[in-house]
Amino acid sequence: MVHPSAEELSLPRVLAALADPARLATVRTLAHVGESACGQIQHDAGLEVSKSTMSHHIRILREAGIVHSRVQGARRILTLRREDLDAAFPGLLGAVLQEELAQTR
Amino acid sequence: MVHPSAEELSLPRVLAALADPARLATVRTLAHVGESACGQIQHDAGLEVSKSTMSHHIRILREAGIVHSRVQGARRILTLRREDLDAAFPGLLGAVLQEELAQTR
DNA sequence: CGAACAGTACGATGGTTGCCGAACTTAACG
DNA sequence: CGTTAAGTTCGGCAACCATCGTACTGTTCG
Repeated sequence: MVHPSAEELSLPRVLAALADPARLATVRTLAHVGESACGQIQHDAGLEVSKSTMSHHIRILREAGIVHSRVQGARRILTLRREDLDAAFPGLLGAVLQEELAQTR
Repeated sequence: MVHPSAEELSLPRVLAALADPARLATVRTLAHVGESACGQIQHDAGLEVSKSTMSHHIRILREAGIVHSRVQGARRILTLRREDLDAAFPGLLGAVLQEELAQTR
């Protein structure tokens, strides 16, 4: 399970990961609920995609360093890597999460 | 020449436009020099791509609403749409520009 | 006018990405 | 132990994208 270290975070990569509506919704949901399993997030975010597609998106988020995944029983619990992101790119996460009203299209 | 209005700005689209290293470098350079023509920016940013590729990147930035382009003689003068971006996604531009030291890879 | 310059538009190409279903793994449950 | 549940991995497919060269439009300058 690949997790880039805090120093390895790349801005283009993070931006690319956040640029997909499904992944953006995932990150926003995660920011709300704190931490949660993949399937739960998919449900909470209202994402209508297949399991494999969801898994793919999670992988992109994880490999960009946006999300941390730990195994708990049969589930993968996801958490937002707030500290690492804020340290590397101050204000970025806040800017992306902040606006609940803005266009997501 | 397509320029989305301030209300039409889409976060995923803006993020996708900024997610490319060449375009990120373009935006950063533009933020420094204030306003400038395409070729000059390409030179200042140290981008080694063809004219057509540069033109393509500019188009992506323009159609995402990040950059404004006006004709002045034979040149297209580019400017950052700071106000519009700050209004739509407060803090985003600052977060992306702020860190001069961070990884761009 | 003609040459050089600044960009755009077009078409091609190779690489990437989003999506899915099917097969697999590991864990929980009866 | 068999079944269901939660995810991952893989192969494939269609769409998109970064890149380029060439051809084109409009501008400046000699």
